[in-house]
Amino acid sequence: MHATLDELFSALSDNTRRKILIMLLEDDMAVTDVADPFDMSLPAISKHLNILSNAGLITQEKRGRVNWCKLEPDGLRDASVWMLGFGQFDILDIESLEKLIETHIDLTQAN
Amino acid sequence: MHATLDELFSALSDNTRRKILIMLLEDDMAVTDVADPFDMSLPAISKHLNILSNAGLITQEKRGRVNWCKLEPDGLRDASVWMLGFGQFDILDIESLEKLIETHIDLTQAN
DNA sequence: TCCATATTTAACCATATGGTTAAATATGGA
DNA sequence: TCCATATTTAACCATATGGTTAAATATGGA
Repeated sequence: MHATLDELFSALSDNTRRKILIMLLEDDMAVTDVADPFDMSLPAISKHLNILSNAGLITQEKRGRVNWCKLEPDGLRDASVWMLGFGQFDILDIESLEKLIETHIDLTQAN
Repeated sequence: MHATLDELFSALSDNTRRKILIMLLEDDMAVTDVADPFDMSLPAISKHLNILSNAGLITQEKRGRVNWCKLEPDGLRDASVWMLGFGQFDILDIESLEKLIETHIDLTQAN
């Protein structure tokens, strides 16, 4: 099941959650350790982690008592793709994008 | 004054607002025309436009009775930079580009 | 001047969000 | 077995969000 763009952007719209994602960029972490730097209760962090999970931005794996949180960088992809439509690419120029893809395919198949 | 990442991602987390941004990709529009395709009251749209303005994603210019809404593609930059800061995706990644094109085609044919 | 048009403001409402504390649950280890 | 540790669940609360309708405001044009 795919997270919606609503869930994705909404998950990213909170600074605590963005900080958690950045922390997880370093390494997988236990819930308690994720909570440590924040001036906030454990249940609050637990809720944030749930929101990040539902958005597909992290996964959680319970080993023993510990629930390990792991970043899912691919979870950002849909949001990123949506945004790139407005930004650095000239999205209205589909032809050149297709050319770009063809070029890329040529290059990857050349190896 | 710079919009916060909270404001930015929050503004993007609503489908109505994302649709409005896509509409404005085509051309500047009056508030009434922005509201037209939506099954929603004018004041509701007016609020959405305010949120987009505060997030720096659009600007509004009043000429006569008409308030013209204009896309500010640069408003997305900070959010885009934050996401790319994760450095986890390859911009030239084929899948992303293909999705980008599909998304664009879907969006332009949606109306 | 006076009406129509374009838009915002005000007041309201239901639900969502982000936090709290207390209690429950499950596992680890002496 | 029994306590400590890790985490979630439950109940609650204040504020934010996204919508509504009615009224206000401002401009355009006959």
